[in-house]
Amino acid sequence: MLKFFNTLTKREEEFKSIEPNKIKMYVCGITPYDSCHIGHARCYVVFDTIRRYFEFLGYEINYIQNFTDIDDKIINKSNALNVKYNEISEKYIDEYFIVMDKLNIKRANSNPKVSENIDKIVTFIERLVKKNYAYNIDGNVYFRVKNFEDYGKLSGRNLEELKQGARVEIDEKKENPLDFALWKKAKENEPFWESSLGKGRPGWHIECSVLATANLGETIDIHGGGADLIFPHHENEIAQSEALTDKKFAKYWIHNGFVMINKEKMSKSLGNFFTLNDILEKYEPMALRLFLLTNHYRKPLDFSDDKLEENTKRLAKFTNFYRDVKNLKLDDKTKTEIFANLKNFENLEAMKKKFCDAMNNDFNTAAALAELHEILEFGNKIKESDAELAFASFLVLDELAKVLGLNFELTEKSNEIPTEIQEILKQRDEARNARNWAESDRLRDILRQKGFEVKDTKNGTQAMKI
RNA sequence: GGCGUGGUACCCAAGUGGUAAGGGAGAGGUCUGCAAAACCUUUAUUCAGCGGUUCGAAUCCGCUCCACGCCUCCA
Repeated sequence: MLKFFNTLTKREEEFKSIEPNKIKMYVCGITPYDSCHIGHARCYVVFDTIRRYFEFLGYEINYIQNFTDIDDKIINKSNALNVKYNEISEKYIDEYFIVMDKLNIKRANSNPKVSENIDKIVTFIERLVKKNYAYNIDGNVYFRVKNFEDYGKLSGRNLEELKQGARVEIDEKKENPLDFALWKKAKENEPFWESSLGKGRPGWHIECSVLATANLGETIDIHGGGADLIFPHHENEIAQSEALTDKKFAKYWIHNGFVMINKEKMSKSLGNFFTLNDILEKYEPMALRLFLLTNHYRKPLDFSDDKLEENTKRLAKFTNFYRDVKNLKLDDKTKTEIFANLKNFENLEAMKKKFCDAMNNDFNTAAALAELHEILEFGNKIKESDAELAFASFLVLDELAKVLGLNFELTEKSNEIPTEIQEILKQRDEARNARNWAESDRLRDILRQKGFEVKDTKNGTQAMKI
C-alpha cells in the first residue's frame, strides 16, 4: 500500500488514483531566464523518481510540466542584453533539457509554454471576471481573493494573518492588498499580446491553472513543485482553478524540500548557488542523482562538494559490479532462463519487497537505496562461486536502480580509454608477464601522469580515469 | 510578530511505540611482485538536554537549548 504526505491535508495518505491505473500529474516547470541550479535538479529528480515508481507499479501516467517563458525576469534580461525575450527563454529551455537528460530525467508527456497558450489563458481569465472572481482596472486584471472562501487552505494561513505581511506596489490599484495579478498591462519595452482584456501578458500564477486543466482536466491526481511554491503560487493556483470549476483542483499536493548551502537556503539573492553545468563538469550525473536520493525528498538537503566526492565513490561500487557481471562466464541461453525465472530467487524477491516497502512509505528513497546496497553486497559475495545467482542479483539490482532513475551503464566514463593509453597498458602487461617490475612500475607512473589509475586484476590490467 | 521544520556515530543519513538501515572516512583481512583498486569483516547500550505517559520511547506529551525555513521573486 502506497502512502505519502499530502501538503493539502498535512498528513500521510493512502494513494488512490481518480481513474483506475491512471495518473494525471502536473509539476511546475522552470522560468527559463538563467542556468539551472542544484535546486532544480533536486525537484525534477524527486518528481521523476516518483513518476518512475508509479510506472513500476503499473500506472499509466500523464506528466505535464510547463515552461514559464514570459515573465519579468526574462523581460529584464532581454532588455539588458537587447535581444528578444524568446531568445532568452529558448536558450535556457535548451539548456534545461541537456542537463536534465544527463540526470536521466524522463521527458514529460508535454511541456507546454505560456507564450503558446495565451488564448486559453485569456479565456480562463474572462470566465473568472464573469464569475466575479476577478476585476479589470485600467487593463490590469486581479483575482478577488476575498470571494474565494478556501483561500489559505494549502499553506495553512488565514486572510487576517496574510494582511499583516502584505506589501503593495505603489502603482497598483487593487481592491485588496492580497489580490494578485492575472493579467499585466503592457508597459513600455515589454512584449505583449492583444486581447479582450487589453494589451498585456499573463501573471505568473494563472498559467499553471490553465495549462494543468487544459492538458489534464479539471481535477488532477497529483500536483508537485518545490516547497517555495506553496505560497503564494500553489495557493493561488487552487484559488483560480477552484473558483472557476467549483471542483477540487488537485487531490494530492507533493512538495520537495530546499537545497541548502552551509545550512542556509540556496538562492539567487544570497548568491550561494551552484549551476548544474558547473557541477556536472566535475562529477558524474549519476553521483549527483545518488546524492539527491540519499535524502528524503521533503527534508532540507545540505549540499557540498564533499557529498559528491562520497557519492562518486559510492557510484563506483555499483559500476564495478556491473563490470564484473559482464565478465561472468554465462551463455545467453542461461541468462535468458535466469531472467525468466527471476521470481524463484527467494532472497532477491525478499530484497525487492523491502525496496517497495521503503518506496511505499512516502517515497523513502534513502531506505530503498540501502536495499540496493544489500543486493550489491549479496551479488559481490557470491559472484566468484555462483555466476547464475550473481547474474540474477544483477538483474534485480538493475531493475530497481532504474526505478530510481539510476542508470549505472550510462556512467562508465572509465571505459572511454584512449588508444594511446591502451597501448601503454598492453606494454605494461607484457612487462609484468616478463616479471620486469622496474619497467612495469615506470609505465604505471606514466599512466598516472596521464590521469589514469591502474587496476591489476586476474584478467590483466585495467585503467580508470582519476 | 504569525506559521512551520530539523537536531541520530568522526562526517552524511534512514527510522513515525517493540529494542539503532545504508553510505563516506577509520581499523583489520583477502587478493597482489609491490602498490593501487576491488571485495569481505568491523565501528552508537544510544538518538540535543530535562521531566512525563507506557510493560516498552530516537519515535507520543510538556518545558529548555541550538540551527534553519516561509510570511516578497524563487524548484
